[in-house]
Order: sequence, then structure tokens, then C-alpha cells
Amino acid sequence: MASELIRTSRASAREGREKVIFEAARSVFAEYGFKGSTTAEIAKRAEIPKANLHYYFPTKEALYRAVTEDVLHAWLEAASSFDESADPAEAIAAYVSAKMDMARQDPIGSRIWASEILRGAPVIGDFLETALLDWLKSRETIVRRWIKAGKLVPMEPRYFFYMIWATTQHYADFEGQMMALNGNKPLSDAQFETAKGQTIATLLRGVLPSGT
Amino acid sequence: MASELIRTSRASAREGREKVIFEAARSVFAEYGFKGSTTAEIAKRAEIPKANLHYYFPTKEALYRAVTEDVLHAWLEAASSFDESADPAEAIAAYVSAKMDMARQDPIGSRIWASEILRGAPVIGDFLETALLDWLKSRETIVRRWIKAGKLVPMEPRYFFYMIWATTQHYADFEGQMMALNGNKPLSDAQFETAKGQTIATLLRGVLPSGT
DNA sequence: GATAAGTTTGACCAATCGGTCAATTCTTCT
DNA sequence: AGAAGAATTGACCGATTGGTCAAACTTATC
Repeated sequence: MASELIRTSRASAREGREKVIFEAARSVFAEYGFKGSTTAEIAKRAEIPKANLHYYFPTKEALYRAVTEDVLHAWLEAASSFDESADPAEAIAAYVSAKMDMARQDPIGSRIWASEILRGAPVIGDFLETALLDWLKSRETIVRRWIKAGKLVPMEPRYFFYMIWATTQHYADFEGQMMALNGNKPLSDAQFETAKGQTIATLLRGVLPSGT
Repeated sequence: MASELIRTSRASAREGREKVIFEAARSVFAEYGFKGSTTAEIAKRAEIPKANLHYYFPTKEALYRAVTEDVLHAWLEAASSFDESADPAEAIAAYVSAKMDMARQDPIGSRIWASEILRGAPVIGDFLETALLDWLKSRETIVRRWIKAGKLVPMEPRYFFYMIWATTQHYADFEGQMMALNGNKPLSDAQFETAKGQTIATLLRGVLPSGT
């Protein structure tokens, strides 16, 4: 009983320390990519000695993999918000909205993803060719069905998803550029909501048949 | 006369060697970012000894600055293809087309840009706050005029440009992801033309008043 | 063909890299 | 209190980093 509580407390203390390192690693990897990141810098941001970091994560690569898998997990969660049972406008709006919110709440995750792709996706390559491809194929089928039903304009679904991914990713990856264009301040909540609403509106108007 | 010719020949030989190093540097910087890149790797891709690289470019930073300024130059050229005298549909189509072609022809340049932004734009920061901001402001004015004239749907022009930048950039930066989703082959010319046409069509339908 | 300038290169340097290790301190359990 | 394990840390290791340098080699000029 007591031992269990204590073990739990110890375990949760460990979890806490792991999380501090994990978050430090996320920010460094997002900024410098895998090669450009150093365990010394990660340890510094986590405010622990470097040797202690290697006690929790034996290698830089192990830490990077942990961070990357977490990003994958978040991606899959957002992906599930594309609902085939809904009508196209609702499904697209919900999906874009979820991805925009993700970019807003976790820009670092998006940047790690971008950094991985830029480097040739050595770690998430498998995921792209399997889970992501499966997801895309199944959604293409849905979109094609909607097109046939006259609910969407004729198009190649794939490139439409690329537009969605591009735009939502942009709000995370190019935050620095947007800040420079916004008086060196990040987008306010109001600005972001405007951007999100307008993005959804433009995309929907772009693929919904006129007169809808 | 002879001396001039010879000097020219020597100078052009130098130019040629500089270009080899320059291109090697572009590919390495695009892949690993500034911090993750090494002069050894750049020298290897340029097929020269590292010491020789430092003869032409004294420091890694000098080489990176040269590469970055070149990217800026290309950006400005594409920017000029947004023609205020044209009608909105034409101006937007021409601009998106130019940016898509740029992403296709020089994905490495786009990736260097992205990598810079991810790292907080230490080198091109000034450019973003001056030239890019000026460009954006002037184009916002034009777009607002079009909106007032009823030629475009009401919107915040800024976020529309973000959509354009995002999408075009995506075709360069996420080529790896698109390849993974395309049987590990890059987009064919035909696929790319389809993507480009569809992107332009969707964006135009998204901002042109219905019945246009 | 001698001289000077421009170019190439292996050897080398201090600093930093990812990672190890043994000594120490802290926690938990009996 | 004391044994046993978990966690912490400074010192250290070989490899790699950006960059230097002097010696050798080319090229252009008289």
C-alpha cells in the first residue's frame, strides 16, 4: 500500500523530470533540426547537467525518436476529425479547424514535423508510406464520392488536401515571418480566429459548387 | 588586351569554382539548416578539400549569407509577377503560377528560406521587416481596392497571401512527404501541372464573387 | 625562363560534439 | 539506523567542428 503510493510518487517524479527534458528537446529540435541540435543545449534548457539527461534518455537519437513519435500521435488525433458521415462542408470545416487549432496550440510539433521532412524523413518515413498514405487514400475515396454526388466541384482530392496541410502548417512553421509582418508580435487570438475563419471560407468556396 | 582576356578567363574560372561550392552549400544548408551543416560536408559535395572552400568563402557564415541573399533575390523576382494593372483573376493566377514554378524549379531555395524562418530568421529578419512588409502592404492596398470594386469577395488580404505562400512553399518543402505518398517518386510534370491548375482554380473560386 | 601573384592542399589547432563513468547524494524500505 | 537502489554530477574520452597556415603547385606577365 504505502510502497505502492511511494513507488507511484517516485514514478511520477520521474515522469515529471522526463517531461521537462522532453519539452526542452522539442524546442531545440524544432529550432535546429536533429543534426543542428546538441544534447548540451537541450540539457541547458531543461536546467539539468548533460550527464543527467543521458541518464533519462541514453542517446540523442532516442530522445529525438520519442519526440517524433509524440508528434505523430498528435497528427493522427487531428486526422480523425475528418468525418466521412458529415456533409462535405462540415467535414472540411471541422478538419481545417482542427488542424489550424493544432498549429496554434502546438507550433513546435508542426515545426519538428517540417524539419523531419526537410531532412528526408529518416525517422517518420515509414509512417508516411503506411499510415499517412492509408489515411489519404481513404479520404480520397470519400471526397471522390462527394464529387460524384455533385456535392463538390470536380478535382483531384490529393491536391486539395495538400492545400489544407500547407495552409495549416504555415501558421506554425512561419510564425516568425508572420510576426515580422505584424509589428513583431504574434497573431492575437482575434487575428488568428479571423485567419482561421477566412481560410475555411476560402477553401469551402473553392471546392463547393456555386449556388451552394 | 591579352592581359584582359586572361584576367577574364581566370576570373571566370574562379566564378565557376565559386558556383560549384555555392551549389553544394545550397543543398547542404537546405537539408540540415545552418547549425546542422558542416563545411566538411559542403566541401565533400563540391569535391574539393575543405581548406580550399575556406579560400573562396572565409567562414561558414559568409557562405550562408551569400546563399541566403541569393534566395532573397529570387523571391523578389517572383514577387514582381503580381501585376496591379491586370484584373484580379489574372493577377492572382499569374502570381500563384510564378510561385508554384519557383517552388518546382528551385525547391532548395524554398527550403533554405523555410529553414531560416524556423530558426527565427537571424539573417533575413531585416528583409522580412522592410522589403517584404512593404511589398505586402502595397499589395494589400491593391486587393482592398478590388474588394471595394466588388471584384473580390470581402476578406483580409493578408491571410489570403498567407494561403498562397503556404501552398506554393509546400510543394518545395514537403516534396519528401509528397514523394512518400506518390510511390516514392517525385511529382511528374503532368501531376505538377494538374496541381498547379487546381490550386489556382480553387483559390480563384475562393475569392472571386460567385457568378463571375 | 624567371618572377610574382593566384590557387591548392595536408597537417594541424582549440573548441565542441555525443556519450561514459565512478563517486556522491537522495529515497525508499526493513 | 542501515542496507539497497535510484538519481545526480563533475571529470573525462575519442571524434568532429570551424578555421588556420605554410608549403607546394599553377598561371600570367615581363
